Amino acid sequence: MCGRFNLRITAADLKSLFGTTEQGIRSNPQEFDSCLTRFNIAPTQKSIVCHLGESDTPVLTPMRWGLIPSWAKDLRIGAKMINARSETVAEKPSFRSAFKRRRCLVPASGFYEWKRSGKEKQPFHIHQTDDSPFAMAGLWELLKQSGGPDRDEPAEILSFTILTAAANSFMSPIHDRMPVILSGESAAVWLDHEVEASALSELIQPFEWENFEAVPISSTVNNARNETPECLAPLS
DNA sequence: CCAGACGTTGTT
DNA sequence: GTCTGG
DNA sequence: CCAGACGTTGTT
DNA sequence: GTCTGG
Repeated sequence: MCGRFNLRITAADLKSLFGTTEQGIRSNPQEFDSCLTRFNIAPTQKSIVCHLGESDTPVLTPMRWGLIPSWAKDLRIGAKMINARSETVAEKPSFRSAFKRRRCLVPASGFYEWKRSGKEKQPFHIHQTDDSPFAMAGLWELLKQSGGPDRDEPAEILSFTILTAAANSFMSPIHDRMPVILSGESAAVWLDHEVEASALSELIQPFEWENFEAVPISSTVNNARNETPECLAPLS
């Protein structure tokens, strides 16, 4: 599955990765920049996702990780919705409306998996050998809070989830499930809502993991603060 | 996903 | 909002 | 009918 | 052990 990930990228590289223009950034600059160098993104924290705007152009928006369905009365429901199974996402009440109309791509430089052997847990950092960013398939949702304007929380909350699939031969030594990672062509097809539920497995299949490596790391990375872990190369 | 709390009364 | 379990 | 869940992974 | 917060 995918319960933690990192993102290390410049604004310019992120925009070129998805073909986004300056007008396609839906965030104040301060919040946007704070999302660009994150070593350990945890559920309920914000990260940038790419989705289609009103004119079907790519847009980058920081959203909260853990999809909060539009009917939710409590933000905490999102903590259980950090992943969605690709096999069932079209039917599940919490995800199906987002599957129809609100797909997104979640940029990442790497993600973490914990291999269990009895009560031992060994964390791994999985990333491309050149450490370049990639995109995970996701869904997003808009929650309109119907309360008075008296809270700290904004009236509208955007959130997202990351799709998972059965592990392939690369991931199976570490974990039974893995995030759905899409290469350039498949990513565009996914973002454009051109994938039927029945064709989802075929979209996932072609992704090549030959450029990825799984690196065992020390457990110091297990905190959700944004401290630089020694397992990740510093930014150049 | 992991890390950290997990409780009450009453005081400042 | 919509489905499931009782 | 109402009340309560709405999710995933992995472990025994 | 289990729940909550991040």
